[in-house]
Amino acid sequence: MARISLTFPDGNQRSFDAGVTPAEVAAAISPSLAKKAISATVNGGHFDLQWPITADAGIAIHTMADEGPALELIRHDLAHIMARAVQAIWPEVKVTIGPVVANGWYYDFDRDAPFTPDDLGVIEKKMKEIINARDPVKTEVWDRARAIAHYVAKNEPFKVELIDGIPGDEPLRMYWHGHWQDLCRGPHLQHTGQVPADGFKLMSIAGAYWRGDSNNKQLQRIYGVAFRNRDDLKAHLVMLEEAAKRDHRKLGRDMELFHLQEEAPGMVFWHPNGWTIWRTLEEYMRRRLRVADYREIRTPQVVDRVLWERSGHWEAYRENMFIVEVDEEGAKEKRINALKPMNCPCHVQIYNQGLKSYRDLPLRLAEFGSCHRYESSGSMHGLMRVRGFTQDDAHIFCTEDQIGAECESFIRLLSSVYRDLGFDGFEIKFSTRPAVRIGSDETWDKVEGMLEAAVKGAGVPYEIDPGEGAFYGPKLDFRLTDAIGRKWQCGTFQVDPNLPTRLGAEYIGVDGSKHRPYMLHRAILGSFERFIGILIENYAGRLPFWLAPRQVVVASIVSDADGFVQEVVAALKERGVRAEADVRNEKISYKVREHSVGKVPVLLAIGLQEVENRNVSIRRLGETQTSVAPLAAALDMLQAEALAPDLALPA
RNA sequence: GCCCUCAUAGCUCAGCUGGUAGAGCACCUGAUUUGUAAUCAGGGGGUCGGGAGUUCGAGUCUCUCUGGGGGCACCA
Repeated sequence: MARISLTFPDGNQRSFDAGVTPAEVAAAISPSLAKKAISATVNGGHFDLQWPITADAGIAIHTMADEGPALELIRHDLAHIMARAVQAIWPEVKVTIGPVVANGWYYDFDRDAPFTPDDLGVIEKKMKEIINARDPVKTEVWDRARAIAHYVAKNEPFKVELIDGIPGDEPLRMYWHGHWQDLCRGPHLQHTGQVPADGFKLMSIAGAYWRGDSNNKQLQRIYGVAFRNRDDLKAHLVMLEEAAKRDHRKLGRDMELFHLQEEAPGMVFWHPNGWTIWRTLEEYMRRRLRVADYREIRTPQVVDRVLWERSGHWEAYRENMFIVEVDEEGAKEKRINALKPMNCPCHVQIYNQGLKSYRDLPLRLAEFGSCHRYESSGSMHGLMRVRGFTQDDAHIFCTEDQIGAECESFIRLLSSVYRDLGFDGFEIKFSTRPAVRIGSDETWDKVEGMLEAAVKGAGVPYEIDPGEGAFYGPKLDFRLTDAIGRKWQCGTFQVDPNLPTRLGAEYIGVDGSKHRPYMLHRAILGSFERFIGILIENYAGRLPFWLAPRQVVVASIVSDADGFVQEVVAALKERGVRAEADVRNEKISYKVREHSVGKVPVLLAIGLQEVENRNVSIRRLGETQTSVAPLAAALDMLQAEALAPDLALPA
């Protein structure tokens, strides 16, 4: 097959098979530019080329931005360079795969002895040698037999397995970095010297299962980050430090919000400040739900296994349940109960009390439901993943015809709540039918269609997550991002025709006969624990006034002002503002510092001037300027600010 | 659950190759009455996450348990 050579903006030349497509060329330049480049080609201008390219014309490619080798290429080459370095140091190590990820790359190795943190420095040093050698990168296309024979001879079983998984008609590319080679789809840079030797850093070692399956062997993964130069790398490391400062686990301690301890792993001890945030959030949610025609209920924590057997949890979810054994008087055997891991079966019990009519639907039952799940020890993470948590749960019992409207109004409610809580951006995943599922394809078609129409109707962007739906129905997941970019599912909306059947929910239809209702599982915050964790990080602890656990500190400057301080505090409390006095014998600068660290949004300083004029000096968190206002005006202002967004008067 | 890693006063951390613990902040007491991010002085506080072992002797080495952190798997 004819080969053509293209010259890229950074001076690199790369050869392609004749007939190369714009997408392939764009991808070789930079995946991040690829989309722009492709559309630019369609729209004309940026690619001054005729497609498809069929002859080697020594063509120069121009992109919209000439920014040197793309980061994706740098990172990908670093993955190869690292693997080469590792095998140079420890020839017995077996290689597997090493993809580019956010900010860098990783590579999974198989080696009996564990890598140690000290090894990272050794590997880095070797990598720099390889980079400085400016070894050429070359590509070859091999046939399968040769590739397999090669890897069998080199005793690289993982590579053989990879080749077995590649469709027979796909060309197998081998990339050479100097004398070291790796099976790879490419593309790559021209020589190792194009990688900035001071722009990368190996970050950590982790265990990772081969092909992401915990039944497979666990490999050792080394993560690295890479940027174009040392400054960019440094900026990234500084960013990580800054992110660590807003970690909810650190702020939770600094702000005295909560703590966790050994005797109750995954269960939160909420302190007065943290519990104030919780109650404020709960009261807000309760008002929002009431307006949206939900009816609040409360169901038991400890429920007999019989119900869990009926619901299917005993069979499918038992590993994650806390079991409670009780010695009942006179009973021969212990009675087995479980702490509820979910609220749904209990909600159906309330629905089932009394005969329901189609006129009762949709029936929306809401509970701030405390749940316990025995999460695996390695998965717990501060407030984000715990074993005891409270969901803002609700189940909507409705007819098939009502699903679409319920979904649409739910998304509207959720968007509005998130906006009130400071999240303009969130991610929606629309999870469609999984391979293993129940229900007919016709039903799935119908329900998926309704969900998608509802998302579209709400005018919010979403992505499709094919095959990730629950076995009983499609779902929408609403995700928010924490301080260091990890995404956490908060809201959810799931369509479930299954549980009503198992637990015998029904209603009398217009036709006078019994019908099965649909059950919609939905949550907005997801859990109070996780959502508060995300709130703390999103605001870096500087919560909006209405949510701040400590809203106002009134601080005396001299002890002769103490009386007026107490008067101001009392007046604020009377107006529903969370206020406290600080009349300690300390300098005002000391108090300012301490309450700034404690993230108190408003500090009122009272000295002799304020006492005399009956006004207050106002300092807001994060500002160095102070302003002076008459007491009455300040009280009005703070009272108005203390109102939750749903209660605030229009400006 | 798995891999790596960590565990010293309330917090942040020091403690070299083993010889029975230190600092800053916080806390308490006293002085200071101070104008917007840390006033000064004094004092109390830990047996080094739990258990076992090696050793004349362990915070310091080994094993084990528990918990945390970074990942992987899991998140119905």
